[in-house]
Amino acid sequence: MNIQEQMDLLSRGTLEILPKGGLEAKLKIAEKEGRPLRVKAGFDPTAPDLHLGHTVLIEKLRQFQHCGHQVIFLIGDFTGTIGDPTGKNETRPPLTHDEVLLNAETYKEQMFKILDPKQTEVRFNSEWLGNLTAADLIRISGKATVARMLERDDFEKRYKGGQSIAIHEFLYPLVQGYDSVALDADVELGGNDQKFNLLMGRQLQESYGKVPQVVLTMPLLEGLDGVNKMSKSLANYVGVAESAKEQFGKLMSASDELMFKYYELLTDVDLGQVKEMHPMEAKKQLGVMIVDRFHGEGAGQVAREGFEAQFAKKEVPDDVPEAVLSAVGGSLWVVRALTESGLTASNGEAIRMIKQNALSIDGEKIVDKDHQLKPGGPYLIKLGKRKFVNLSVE
RNA sequence: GGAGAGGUUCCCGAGUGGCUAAAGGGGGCAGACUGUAAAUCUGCUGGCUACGCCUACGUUGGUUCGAAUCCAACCCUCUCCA
Repeated sequence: MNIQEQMDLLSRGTLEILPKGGLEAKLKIAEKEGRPLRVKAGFDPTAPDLHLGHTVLIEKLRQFQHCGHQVIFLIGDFTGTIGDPTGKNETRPPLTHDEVLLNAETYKEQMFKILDPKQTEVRFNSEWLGNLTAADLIRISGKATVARMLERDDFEKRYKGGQSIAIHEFLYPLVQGYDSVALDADVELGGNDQKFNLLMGRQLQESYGKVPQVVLTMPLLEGLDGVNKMSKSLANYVGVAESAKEQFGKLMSASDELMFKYYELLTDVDLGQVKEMHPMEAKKQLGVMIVDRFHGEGAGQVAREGFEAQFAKKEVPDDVPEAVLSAVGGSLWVVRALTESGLTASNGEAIRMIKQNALSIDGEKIVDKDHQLKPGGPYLIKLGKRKFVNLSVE
């Protein structure tokens, strides 16, 4: 791939490339020296599962690999046990090293669904950070100044507002930046919230007599609500480890606007082409691509057909769970049946659902909350659009 | 160490003695509509085979016929000063 083609692909969806023109210069050097660029991205293994938000960076790494470059997947096992407090209202509880390593294992497994192992170097930053002495740390601290730290937006606001800044908040960008020194990174990728730390990497490399890395920031992926960034605690995420059916369904619930952002940040499909398509079709294709990525070629098409059958044609899915319940005094109250089969959380909720016209049994709407089921079946119970159970009554 | 503010149902947030299972918003769910599990509109949103009973307003006690609302102690959170 020539340099212009690489630039087109690599700058897709990026928020900033610093310094301007830096990436192009790096690509030229790599070509001249006949070596791949060393592209680093760090991940804090603070949660056990990756979601699509994390894969924005991984997708970008894949694009670098596609251009023939070397990717360094850096696992922040050392920094993860401290917990980056910056910019957070609440201090994250620090994890133990074992927890971090366990999370790191699942990260590796999940990210290799996207990245090519041959062009990937997996590293842990405890490798070098864990061996630093107090003297080493103080020496590193000497490379940065308080004034420089206070340039960071968040620090400046808090400092002027008379709010507290813990000392180790200053150290965090330093040790993270030191990773780039240790790894000889040419390029570092990160979310927009990491910009300060990434730039600190440049500064440290320079003061260690190395060529500073180019910094490339990506926007934070919005969650399915289209408002907040994707995160597990906001329940607006699509998990990498989720089932094909769930992933497809969740993606289908995204608004059209959000779909374009997902296309931009998660795929390399030409955006002009996406806009030509019918939005529904475009969204389905996106779903197929994402599901294929995590569940293997073909899984996306299966998920798509399942979705179309269930919601467009209103057919019954083929994986309806079975349940067997006992009749009480010769029959079974529907309300009880719904609750005991797990479709509703309480009898009260079941009654509400029935009043709202949400229940059908064997295709017939049931509006009577006192409806009784006779022993036999199996009855096909459908509650709302997506809850099904095949119920037999003994 | 000192001075204030506050802890309400999934979340935010009203309520300052009975009319309060607790306004309003968000979220969630359902129905209609739709290319859609988008948008929009409407409704529902503690438990119990229930026109009644039970559990809920940081914790534990107290005042009262009656408390989320008043009193006491305790726990926790936040802000300001040092």
